[in-house]
Parts: sequence; structure tokens; C-alpha cells
Amino acid sequence: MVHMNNRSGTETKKRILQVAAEVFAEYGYAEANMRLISRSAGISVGGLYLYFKDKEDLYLTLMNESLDYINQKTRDALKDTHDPIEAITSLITLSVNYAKTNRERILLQGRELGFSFGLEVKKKFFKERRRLIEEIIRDGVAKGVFRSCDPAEKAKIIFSLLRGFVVSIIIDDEALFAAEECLDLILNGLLK
Amino acid sequence: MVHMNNRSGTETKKRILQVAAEVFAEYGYAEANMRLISRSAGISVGGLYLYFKDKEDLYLTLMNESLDYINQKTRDALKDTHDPIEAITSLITLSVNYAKTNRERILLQGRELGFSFGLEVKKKFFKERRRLIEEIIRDGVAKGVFRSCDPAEKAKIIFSLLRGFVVSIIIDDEALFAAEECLDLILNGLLK
Amino acid sequence: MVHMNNRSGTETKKRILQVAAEVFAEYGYAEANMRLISRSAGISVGGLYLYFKDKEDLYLTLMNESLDYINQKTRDALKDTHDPIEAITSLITLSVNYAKTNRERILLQGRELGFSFGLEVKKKFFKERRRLIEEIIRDGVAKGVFRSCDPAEKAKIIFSLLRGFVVSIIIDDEALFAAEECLDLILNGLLK
Amino acid sequence: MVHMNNRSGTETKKRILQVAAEVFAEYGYAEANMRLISRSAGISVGGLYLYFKDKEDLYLTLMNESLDYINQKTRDALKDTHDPIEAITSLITLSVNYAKTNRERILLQGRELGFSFGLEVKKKFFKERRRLIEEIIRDGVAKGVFRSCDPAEKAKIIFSLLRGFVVSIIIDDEALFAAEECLDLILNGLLK
DNA sequence: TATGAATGAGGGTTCATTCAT
DNA sequence: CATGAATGAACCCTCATTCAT
Repeated sequence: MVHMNNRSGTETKKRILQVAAEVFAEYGYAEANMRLISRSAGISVGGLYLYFKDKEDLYLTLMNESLDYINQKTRDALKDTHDPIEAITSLITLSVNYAKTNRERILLQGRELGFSFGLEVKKKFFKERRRLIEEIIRDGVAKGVFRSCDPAEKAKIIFSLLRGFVVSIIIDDEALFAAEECLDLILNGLLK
Repeated sequence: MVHMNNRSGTETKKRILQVAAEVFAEYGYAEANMRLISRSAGISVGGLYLYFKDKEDLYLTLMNESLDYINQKTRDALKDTHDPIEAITSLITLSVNYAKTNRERILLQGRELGFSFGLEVKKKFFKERRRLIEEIIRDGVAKGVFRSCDPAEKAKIIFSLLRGFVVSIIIDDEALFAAEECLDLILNGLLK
Repeated sequence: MVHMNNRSGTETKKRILQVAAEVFAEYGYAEANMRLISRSAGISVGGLYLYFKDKEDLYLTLMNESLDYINQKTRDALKDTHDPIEAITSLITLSVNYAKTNRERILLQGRELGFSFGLEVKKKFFKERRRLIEEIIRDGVAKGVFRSCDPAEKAKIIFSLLRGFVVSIIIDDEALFAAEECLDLILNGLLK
Repeated sequence: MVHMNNRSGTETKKRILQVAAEVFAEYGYAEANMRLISRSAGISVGGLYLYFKDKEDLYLTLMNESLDYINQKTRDALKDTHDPIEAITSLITLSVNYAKTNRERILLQGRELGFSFGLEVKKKFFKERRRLIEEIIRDGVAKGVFRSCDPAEKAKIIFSLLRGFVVSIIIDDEALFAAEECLDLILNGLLK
């Protein structure tokens, strides 16, 4: 293969990101290698380094993109929603459905949980999401829709639930549950 | 250093496992290296291979041990318990407390979630736990203590919740919640 | 940036040479890279190859230019000089002063002494300079101004002295000495 | 080739150093590559890194060894010498003869003059040598054997002379001169 | 059992050079 | 003339694994 030279760096960069997402998702950061990514992207090794400083940069770019995407989706879903039940419903449904249809994006973030870099970004992201849930609950309690409780604590639990859901998707696809069932449990509990 | 000549190979093997657990927990599988493990265990590199076929074998042994340990703990806690509320309380409390005090063991399993090998063992383990929860719920529904529902589905949700909790421990220690709050939500839900 | 459209290619070529001299002087041949040179020259990488066959060609052109320059300076200084003392004084003064004020040019030649290519050109240059010194001495001996000696041998020594001076400039600026002191030693020696 | 395992790391390390000296001398630091060194030493690439942290470490070890060697030689030659003429004779003869018979060692240090690392060590070494020459001259002047002069300045000149001699060896073998001729010039000068 | 020197494939990265535009 | 995206060989270095002792 000689010079492809499609003259549009943006095009190439996009292709790299796309392919890299797949490769990182399949192999994880450590196992993925630049040679494979380059081949999959139909580009030379050196070509990769035209667009990304190094492997880490490529990974981080991908992850940030992914987190931004979810944040945007969430904001869109929650805007104009003033009913706490509707809000928590939206959030859970969105999370569950997102996870179901974006396995690769999630694998990207979750493949290596204790991952050394990009950790701060992830932490910030998770904190923000927890705060979001907390506010919905607080609002629900204030409006008398939800039982009186410690919103921060309950938010942590629901956040963990969603996080666990996401992990389930990574490990075993069969562990999925329907958003409605989840909501039912969250809202009504187990007891009669 | 010449032959350390422990009482027995078993002694040495134990020490290796102990050290390896720490190293894998701190660095993750890919980042951990055999030289470090051997040095930390006060053994030669070659010595490692006397007790374990290869790196994977060492890791897998460790993981199986860890999973067996949890299973045993759970069986102990649930035996002689016939009240569904008490049972689910036991399970959740156990899981949460175990996670809080065994961060290292969890890191071992969870550091690289979609990890290529050992997956089958993990899957089996998780399936078993899900089944356990399911049975408690089914029992609770049958006894009229829990609301009528799809036990399998609800089990998945609670399982995810616990899984998420475990992940929270790996990533950020602050996301922890008290077992009681969790139980309260699970049992009573959010609604008034 | 599109075509810069200098008056002529000659203009561009000059700028490249100028910039390349600085870069080679600062980084040495191996460490210098074409991208840096091109950027510094305000030209594209490809543009470089319009004027020079390859990196080596660029370096060689530079070096030849530099050697020619010194030769010219020397010829100018020595022409019309018939007194051996005056001649050796001229040569030494010129060499020392040149070295002091043209550090970059010298770095260019000297950065990598045993450098594989361009060696022949350098050798020829050095031989010529040695011959020049030799002739001055021979003339001085013939005229009865210098002590009877082996001019070729003494020329080698003085040549080495100047060469060492030049190296001193490259490595440590402080090792410089005044041309007069040098001359004094050469002419009168250490002994009383 | 399988494991040579000669069980004596010291032996291997010595062989590596020997071979590396040759390779660095022939190709210079930048051009020399670890694969070549390893092959020449009859060892694997990885083997190299058992004894040296990295390429730089290997080079630096070599250089320090070389400088230490010269320093020792010089100390040996100068001890018990109280006559300035004899001392300067010793130093020059030693330097010249050393250069003649240790071309490789010198190439090692001098191949890349403006070399980024190891520079401090070299500078210290050179400074020390200059100081040594200076003291001999100062002593000679004090004893009334040498003409009254600025010893520091004259030392720089003689130091440069020796340095240039060393460089001549690197570039062209033919530029060598006999130690006696050199001494004669230094002591008596050119003038009648 | 135990050692640790030795292996070598493979990883990340650089950079002189080319060529379609 | 000029561009700069693209190439790919080659570099330094790591590390799981082996084996003579």
C-alpha cells in the first residue's frame, strides 16, 4: 500500500478514533497495540502519531469523547423535567438503554477500572452523576413524592446500581434487566 | 542467597500467593511482572515456575481462592436462616462489609473486568450468586413477605447493585454507603 | 500557508542553509531532524527535498560552504605577507579569532568528529592547512628566522594546537586563550 | 543459540564493555545500536539490559572507566617527579603515547564532542588536566627553569595542543607527531 | 528444590523520505 | 515550486519464560 493521502486529516483522525475504540474495547488498554490499531485503521504506524501524541493520548481522547457524549445525552433527557418520578425514570431508562446499545463505549471506560491515567476525569464524571441523582431525590423528598430519607446516601446506592449494571454488560450480556423492573424496585422496594 | 529451605514447598507457595495478591491488586495483571513478584516473595524467578505453570496460572489460582473464600463466607452466613428478610439482610450486609474490608481481594478480580482468561470461572461465580439472591426473593414472595414480582429479574437488579458497590470501592472509596441504607431502599423503595 | 513565492528559489535555499546550520550546530547531525529544519525555515518538509537530495546532502553543502569560507579568509590574510613571523602570526590570530566568533560554523564541522560522511572533504581541508603551516615554517627556516627543524613535524604540532583550540571552544568556552600568548609560546618556548 | 549461562555475570559484563567500546568507537553513540552491540558480544538484547540500565548507562560506564584509566596513568607517571622539565616531558610523552596506542578509548570520548550527557564528567576531567599542566609550569617558573609567564594561560595552550593531538588521531592517523618534536617546540619555541 | 543469567519476540515511538494534490 | 499526510524500517527497551548449574 502506498500513500493514501486522502488529504483530509480530519477524516483520517475520525477513522482512527473509531477503530481504536473497537480495539481498546476488545483488548483493553494494555493488550491493545498500536500496530494493530494502525492496521485496522488502514494506516501506517507512523500515521497514528500524526494525530495522537502517544497511545495514552489516543485512549484519553476516546474516553473524554465518550464521557462528554453521555453527559450531553443526560442533559438533554433531563431538561424540562420537573417531576421527580419522571426525572428518575428518565435517568434510569437512559442509563440502561445507553448501556445496552453502546457496549463498546462502556468497555472503553470500564475495561480497566483501576486504570492509572484518566482516573481523575472519570472520577469527576462519576461525581457529577451522583450529584445529579442526589438532586432528583432531594427534590422528590421536598415535594413529598419520595419518602423522607438521606438523599446523598440513597443517591450513592442508585449510582452503584447503575454502575453495576454497566459492569454486567461488560462481563456477561445476560445479566441485563429491563429498565422498568429496575424502576419498580427503586420506587416501591421489595416489601409488601 | 542459596536454598531457603522452608519447611515445605507448601509454605513457599503460600507466601508467593500472598505476595502475588498484593502485587496484582496494586498493579493489575498486565502491569504486574514476575520479577517483582519473585523478589517480593523472596524467591528467584525460576522458583515461581516451580509452583505455577505461568503467570496466568498464578493469577487464576489466586482468583479461584478468592472466589471460594467469598462463597464459603456466604454459605456460612445463610445457613440456618429461613426468614427472607433476614436472608437478604445477611447477604447485603455481608457483601458490603466484605467489600469494605477486602479491597485487595476485590481489586484482584475487578482490576481488569473484561479480562480474557478466568472469565468462565468468574461467570460461573456470578451466576451462582444471582441464583442465590433469586431464591431468597422467590422464597420471600412465596411466604408473602415480598411483593409479587419476577424474582429472576429483581435478583439481577440487586446483584448489579452489589456489583456496582464493589466497583465503587475500587475506583473511589468515598462512594460507599451503609448496608442499612441500601437495605432500606431495597426493601421499601423510594415512594411514600 | 500556500506558496511563499520568494523572489527565487535561491532565496529559499539560502534560508534553509542558514537555519540548518543553526539546527545542526545545536543538535548535532543525528539529533537534528528534517521536520525541525523545515519548520524553522518556514518551509514544508517536502520543500527541503526540492533543494537538497537528502539530509546528508544538506549537511555536506553546509560543511563545504563553511570550509570554503575559512580557506578564503586564510588566503586573504596571507597574501602579500612575506615575513614568516608575520605569516605565522596572521595564521594563528586568524584561526583563534575565527574560532571565537564562529562557534556555530565550527560546531557544524566538529560536533561529530569521526562522522562517517564528509570525512574526505574534511581531510583534504586539514591537509591543506597543515601544508600551509609547513610552508611558512620552511620559509622561516630558510630565511634564518626560525631554528633549524623538521618543518613537516612542527607543522603537525601547530596544526594540532589550533585544532585543539577549536575543540575547546566546542566543549568549554572558558578554555580559550589569547592569540598573543599562543604565539609567544610557539615562537619562544617555555625555557629560559 | 540457546542459553550460554556461563554463570559468571562479571565475565559477561566485561565482554559487553569490551565490545561496546569497539562499537561506540566505530559508529559513535547515535549510530551505534544495542542490537549490534548485543550480537557482537554474543549475547541477546535483553542480556545487555541485565548489566546496564540503558544505552546511556553503558556508554557512561565505558567513558568513566576510560577517564579513570588515564587519570591513574598520569598520577603514576608524575609521582616522584620534582623536575618541571621532566614533569612536562612525562605528561606530554604519556599523552602522546597513550593516544597512539589507545585510539579506541579516545574515540569513545571524543566521537561526539558536544554530546549531551556525560559532559559534566568530561569537563571535570579536562579541568583537572589543565590544572595539572598549570602547576608544572608554575613550579617551573618558580624554580627559574621556565621563562616568566602566565602559567594558567600557557597551560590552556598546551592543553589545547594535546587535545588537538587526540582529535587528530580520531580523524586522520597520519597527523601524528613524535613526542620529542612536540616537546622541543614547547620548550624552545620556533625562534632562533 | 532453587537459582538467576540468558533469551527473543514484541511493544511504543521516531524520522528520513515520498508523492498525490 | 510547494505542501504535508502518509509510509515503514529501525530504534530502544521490557518481560514471560527457560535451563544449565
